[in-house]
Amino acid sequence: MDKNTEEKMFQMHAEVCKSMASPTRLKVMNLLREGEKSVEELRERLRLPKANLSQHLSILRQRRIVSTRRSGLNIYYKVTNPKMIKACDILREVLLEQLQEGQKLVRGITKKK
Amino acid sequence: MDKNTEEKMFQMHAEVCKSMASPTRLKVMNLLREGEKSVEELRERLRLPKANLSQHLSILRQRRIVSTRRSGLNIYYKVTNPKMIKACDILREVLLEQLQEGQKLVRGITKKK
DNA sequence: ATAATAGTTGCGAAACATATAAACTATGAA
DNA sequence: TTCATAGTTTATATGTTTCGCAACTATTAT
Repeated sequence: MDKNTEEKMFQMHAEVCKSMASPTRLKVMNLLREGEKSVEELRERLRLPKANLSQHLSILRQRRIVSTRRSGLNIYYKVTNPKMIKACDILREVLLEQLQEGQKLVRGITKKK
Repeated sequence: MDKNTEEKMFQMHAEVCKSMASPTRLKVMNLLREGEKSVEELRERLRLPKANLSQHLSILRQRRIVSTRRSGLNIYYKVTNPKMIKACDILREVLLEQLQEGQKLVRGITKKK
């Protein structure tokens, strides 16, 4: 891979990370893991103003993290590439380990009392 | 996992993504993939002002994405958990696929001329 | 103690992201 | 055509991130 493409990859990678750098957008992706959902369904589950949700969805769309399909009045969203979910899962594993490390520390301290 | 922990996980996850949402920080992680490196080594490779590099490193440290060890004058950085690298690799795979899709489209168009 | 090297931290300005509200578009039904 | 529903877009106020610069700390050598 040439140096220019490398540079572009780092930029794109950062953009993707930016798109996932919001609890709301991660929740959206987590809901879409079960399968495609309309904006209305997402709005009900997340209890967000639809304008705000729409903006978050727009950010995910821009990076092709999600894709859409219209059917009548509804627009259905799905995760474009299941590998995205896989990447999220790995990060969550790391975070769980960290949380458990934290718990261990807490237990260690309380035992000492 | 209880609802409160779930919520915290999404927040932590978003924070981690935020920490990786910068080409510079991704380049740092990519260099550390080869093994631990001093700030000076990173500065040479990335050609950044050291204050700025230090700020980026501080962000990666805060989320425990990297950890440090001092030896004399130097502070050596490494990726804390190799799973972080794995997660990056998966995202890069997705991006490469997307780039190749793009190439295909370009080839399709040029052929038509 | 002083100086040199390696890193970090605090500050301010510019660029960027976010939520809210209001206006807009697209589809389908009466 | 008019209305209702589903969704997007735009404008704006507020908060965050980023960078460069200067000041600071930590370690080692003289």
